[in-house]
Amino acid sequence: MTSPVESGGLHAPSLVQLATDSLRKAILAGEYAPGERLQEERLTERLGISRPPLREAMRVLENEGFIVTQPRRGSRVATLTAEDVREILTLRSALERLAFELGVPVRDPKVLEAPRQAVEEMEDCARREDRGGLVQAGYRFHLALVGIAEHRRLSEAYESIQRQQLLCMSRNLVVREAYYEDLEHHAARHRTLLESVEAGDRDAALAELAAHGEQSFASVALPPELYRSQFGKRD
Amino acid sequence: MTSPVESGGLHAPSLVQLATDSLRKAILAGEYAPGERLQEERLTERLGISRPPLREAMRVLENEGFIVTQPRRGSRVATLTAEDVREILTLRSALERLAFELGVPVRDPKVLEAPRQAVEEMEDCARREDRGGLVQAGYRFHLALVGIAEHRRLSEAYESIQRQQLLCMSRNLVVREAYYEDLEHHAARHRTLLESVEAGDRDAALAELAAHGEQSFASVALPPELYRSQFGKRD
DNA sequence: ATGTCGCTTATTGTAGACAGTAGTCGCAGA
DNA sequence: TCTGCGACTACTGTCTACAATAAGCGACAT
Repeated sequence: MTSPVESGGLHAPSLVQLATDSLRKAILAGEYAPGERLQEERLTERLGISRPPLREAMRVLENEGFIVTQPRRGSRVATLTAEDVREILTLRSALERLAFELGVPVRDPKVLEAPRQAVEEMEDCARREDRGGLVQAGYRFHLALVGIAEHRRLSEAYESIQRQQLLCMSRNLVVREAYYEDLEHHAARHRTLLESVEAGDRDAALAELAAHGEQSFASVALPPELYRSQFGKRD
Repeated sequence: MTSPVESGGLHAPSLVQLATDSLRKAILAGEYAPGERLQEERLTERLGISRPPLREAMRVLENEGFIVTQPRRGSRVATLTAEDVREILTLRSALERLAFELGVPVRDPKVLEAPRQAVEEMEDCARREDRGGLVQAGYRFHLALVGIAEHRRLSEAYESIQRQQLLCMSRNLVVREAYYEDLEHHAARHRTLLESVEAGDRDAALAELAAHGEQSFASVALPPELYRSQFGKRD
């Protein structure tokens, strides 16, 4: 997701960076259950580092919403309620809309290269029925699409919320399957969205985006009872 | 800004929390110049703590955008370019709009108590010509207004970007003066905005908000040359 | 039998010290 | 005089160790 080399410079990644990425990946992979206690000592053993860099990494993940910390009572993997899911989806959608309002029509055609490449990857993955790759490419596509606004803070906020959406999806098998029932169609919708943006038609792009959102996670995951059973309540 | 007691529980604040607040306050107060190097050793002496909690605090401030860190080359106070200011203002405005779209008309009247109280404080401060208090109250008012959406992630994102706007303002004397040329009028505009929200008229509130923004920081700080001279370029 | 007090243990919060790297200054050679 | 190399300095990155607090458990008193 985040490149190992942060923004240009070429440096050996610090243990904090490595620990952050590793932990985030593990949580997204479901290796730690929601609400599970994250004890520093255990994690240092697992990662082979000492506590200070681990603690800094956990601070970062706390800011990103992956873990919650109570002073002197340790940290736990974030537990997502239905309410949290609603928050994530609405905020993500709003940030995407803002990106279009600011960035469409595009001034500098260069910014279109990234989403173009990503959508081609998506189509590749769809043909090969590579579901995992499609998720990755889709992630990059949306991030690149927001990038056309050339708005660093917006992109960062978007990436943060998008990661949290991955967390939702990783915990919701029903949605994960339904979301990708037709891989080709899925990729095609993204292609259409990109074409609207390329055409510089903001309204069309926004409409496409709205339809896009409707068909995706938000509407598939309808029944509230299901949410509660899958995500549980916050302690 | 942030209450010393984090969200309900009553615990002695950790040194990390104290250091974070203290450093943020110092940066906002202009005690550290933009681009100034923040050396860990010096800061530990000043704050009377050791490096681990300080480093965790700096991680937090880095996430919040107050400082930038280059690996093995230390941290510096964030330098804001005109582009940064544009980002902050557009994002802040968009988040406020989203809050209204989600939260107006209000479902639970209780959420109106906080903005009501804040606007009264503003009017108090305006009458007493307490400019500092007015800034504080205005900060709380807008935060409380976003709070009506009852959307935790939105509120957090908003507070973060609002803090950064404070950083802009603290570095721009011209704007700071112009912004508050007529204290009473300033408070009155906020009262009007609140009334639109209370009436449950989303469109009116959004329109009011747009006008509100127009008259504030964004439009006052017009000349781009001035920005550059005041904020400098990013290194 | 139940509630409370105190101890024990595990875990977090903090401190201080060590290691490694980047920047800087000086010197030598061309 | 200028350029390149090398040592020095100062800082960040990391580790180990200590202190303090909270939860768990048992014993005692009521």
